Amino acid sequence: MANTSHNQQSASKASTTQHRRRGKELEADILASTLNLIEQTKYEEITMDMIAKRAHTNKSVLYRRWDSKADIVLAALRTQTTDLAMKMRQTPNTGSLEGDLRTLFDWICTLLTSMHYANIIGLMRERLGGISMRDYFDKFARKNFLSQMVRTFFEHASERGEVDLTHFDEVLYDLPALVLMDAFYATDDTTIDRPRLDHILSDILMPVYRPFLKAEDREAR
Amino acid sequence: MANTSHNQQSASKASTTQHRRRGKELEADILASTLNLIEQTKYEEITMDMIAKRAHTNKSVLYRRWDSKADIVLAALRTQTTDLAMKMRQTPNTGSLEGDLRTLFDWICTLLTSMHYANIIGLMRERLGGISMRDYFDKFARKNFLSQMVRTFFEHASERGEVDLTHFDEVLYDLPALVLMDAFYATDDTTIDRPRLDHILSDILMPVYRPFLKAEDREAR
DNA sequence: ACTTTTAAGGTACTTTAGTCTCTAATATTA
DNA sequence: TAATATTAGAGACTAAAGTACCTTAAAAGT
Repeated sequence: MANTSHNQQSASKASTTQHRRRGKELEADILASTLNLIEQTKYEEITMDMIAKRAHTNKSVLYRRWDSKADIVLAALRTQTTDLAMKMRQTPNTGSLEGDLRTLFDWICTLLTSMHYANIIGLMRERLGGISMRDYFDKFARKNFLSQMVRTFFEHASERGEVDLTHFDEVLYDLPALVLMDAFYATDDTTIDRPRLDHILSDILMPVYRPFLKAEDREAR
Repeated sequence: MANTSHNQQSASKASTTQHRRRGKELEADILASTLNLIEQTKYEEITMDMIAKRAHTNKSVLYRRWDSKADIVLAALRTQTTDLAMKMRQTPNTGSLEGDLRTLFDWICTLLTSMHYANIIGLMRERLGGISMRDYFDKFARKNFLSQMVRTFFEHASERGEVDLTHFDEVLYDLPALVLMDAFYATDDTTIDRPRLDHILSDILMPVYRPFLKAEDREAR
C-alpha cells in the first residue's frame, strides 16, 4: 500500500523541485528502504547511514521516529508480516483449537516454501541474529504475529467453551514462536519442511495444549 | 623513544614487584573481574575498557583470548554456572526421567531463592538483554548447563530403556531453557517461585515428554 | 500575505567495539 | 648466561550507533 507514489525525480543534487517528504509518506519510504536493505544485507552490516541514504534522507530523521536500529528494522519487518497476514486473509476460525493451529502451520509451511519467502529462515538466522535478546523479548515475543494469533485461537476456544484456561500460563501463547525460533536457529540443516512442522505441532505443541481442552473435546488423535 | 611509559607501575597499586600475570592466571583474573562487573552493571553499560581496567590489564589482552564482548561475558558466566553445578554435586540420576527433571527444577528453585542468586532474573533481564539472538543461540542455546543436563537425563533414560527416542526432536532438549527464558523475560511481576516452576514442569514440560516414555513407565503422575 | 510552528536536512561530535602495531617483560631453549 | 620465542602492555586508529544543534522547507494559524 502507498507504494512508491513519488519517485525521486532527480537522484542527484541537481534537483530543481525538491518536494520535501513529510509524515507518513516519508515514513513509508524509509521502511520500504529498510526492508529492501534487509533482504540483501545482514542486520549488523546495515548501518543507519545506509538506511538514511537509500531513503534519500538522513540519520536525524530516523532517530526522530525510532529509538534504535533494532526498532526501525523490526518496524520494517512488521509491515511485511502485516502485509502477509492480509494475504493470508484473516485469523483462522475452523471451530476447533487444533484446526486453527493446523491452519496456521499450513500458512507457515506455504510461506516457507513460497518463492518469495524461501530464504526467510536464512533471513532470520543470518540477517536478524544481531538483534538483542532484550529487543526480541520486548518488541517481538508475545507481540509477534504468531503469538498474537495463538492467543486469539485460545480466546475463540474459550468463548466456544472448548478450553478451560483456569491454570493456563501466558508462556503457552508464545510457545509455538519459541519452538519455531529454536528450530530455525539451532537446526544445522535448515530444512524446516512440512513433516518437521507437522511433527512440531503434533508431538510438541498439541501434547501441551491438549490437557487444557475440556474432557469431551479431547478424543481427537 | 622518549615516551613516558615507565611511570605506569606506580600509577595504580604501589606494587613494587611487577609480577606480570600470564596464561591461566591472567585469564582467571579477567573472568573474575568480568563477573564482578556484571553483578553490578548491565551488559550494554559494560565496556571492554572497563573490564580491562578492572583486571589491571588491557583491551588487547582481552581480544587475544575472546572474540567479542558477548564471548567474554558468557565465558565469565559459564565459570559461575560450572561453579554452581559443582555446588549442586553432579548430574542427578534418580532412576526416572521425571525424577531427574524434578531434581533439576528443585536446584533452580534453590538457586532462585538463595541469597546470592536472588537477583539472577534481574540479571538475565536487565544485564544480559543486550546479548544478540545469534550469540544466544550459537553460544548458549543447547550448550547451556540446563539444556546439556536435560540431554543427559534423556541419555540415561534411553540407556535404562525408559524412553523411546525414535521420533524425538532436538528442540526438546532446549525446551526447558526456552520456556524458562520466556518466563524470566516476559513476566512482568518477576516472581518465578516454586509453584510457578512446579507448574511449568508439570503442565508444560511433562506433557511433552511423557509421550516418549515407554508405555509401562507412563503411569506416573 | 505574514507569522509561527513543526518537521526535514545537514553536519559535527561522542562513545565504544574491535583492529593494528609497536614495545617490554617473561618464559624457553641452547 | 645469552639468544629466541611468547605473550602482556600501551596507545593510536577505524567504524558505526547515537546525540546535539543549527538551518531550511513547508504546514498551520493569523
